[in-house]
Amino acid sequence: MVVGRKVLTRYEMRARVLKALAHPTRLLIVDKLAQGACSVGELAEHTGAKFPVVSRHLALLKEVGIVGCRREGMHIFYFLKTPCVLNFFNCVEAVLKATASAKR
Amino acid sequence: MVVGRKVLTRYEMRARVLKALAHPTRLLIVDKLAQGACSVGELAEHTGAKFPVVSRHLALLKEVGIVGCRREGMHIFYFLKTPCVLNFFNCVEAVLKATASAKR
DNA sequence: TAACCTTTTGGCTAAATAGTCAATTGAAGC
DNA sequence: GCTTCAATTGACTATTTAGCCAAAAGGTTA
Repeated sequence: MVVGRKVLTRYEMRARVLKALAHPTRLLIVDKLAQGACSVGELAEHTGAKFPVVSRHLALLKEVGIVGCRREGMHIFYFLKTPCVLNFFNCVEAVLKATASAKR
Repeated sequence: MVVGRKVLTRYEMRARVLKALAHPTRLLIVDKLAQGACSVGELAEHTGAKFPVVSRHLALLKEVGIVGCRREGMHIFYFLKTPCVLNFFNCVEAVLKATASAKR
């Protein structure tokens, strides 16, 4: 994988995918898309974020391959390309639970 | 969950866990710990990163509950507390594969 | 307690991320 | 060809993250 001029190692590539998910708004977007494709406007409304912000988040998610998009009439619909990312949440919740109990 | 003075939403908490994983060196550390507990020194050698850097990465992973540690003699051994994070990689690889083929 | 070894922390600089508004692009429909 | 509406991009500022070295801390062992 090449980003800019840099050749990325396997671990750098994996980190990039995880980093794309590691933002509350982007997680909210992914959760929403799990229920079906949405336009940028719908996502902006659902997340409460501004239009350009959502657009940038989507560009990032698309860049790493988590979402895809297609135009339909006046809107561009984004959709989840790799729904397996939804499986992460079970484990993330397990981590959070472990943290909550075992904090010192 | 409280960080600093801020109360975090569920999505912010999840993002924090994912962000803790979203770094090549930390992924390498997690992979290594999957094979058994290690001291900071061992991890520094294995990753090629400097001591203080590894120490900070470990502090971060510990903070969110992904790893734990115990002292044994002169060394402090870190271990994976929630091995389910290893399951992420299958999906991450799937995302990368999808990206590689479907790039435009 | 003193010397020693491993690990963490302080204090800094550089780089990456996130958000803002304004301006631009691009397809749709008149 | 214009106008319009949805979406993206530019240019900027503020915040966060990452790494570095030196210094300190926390335990061990003599």
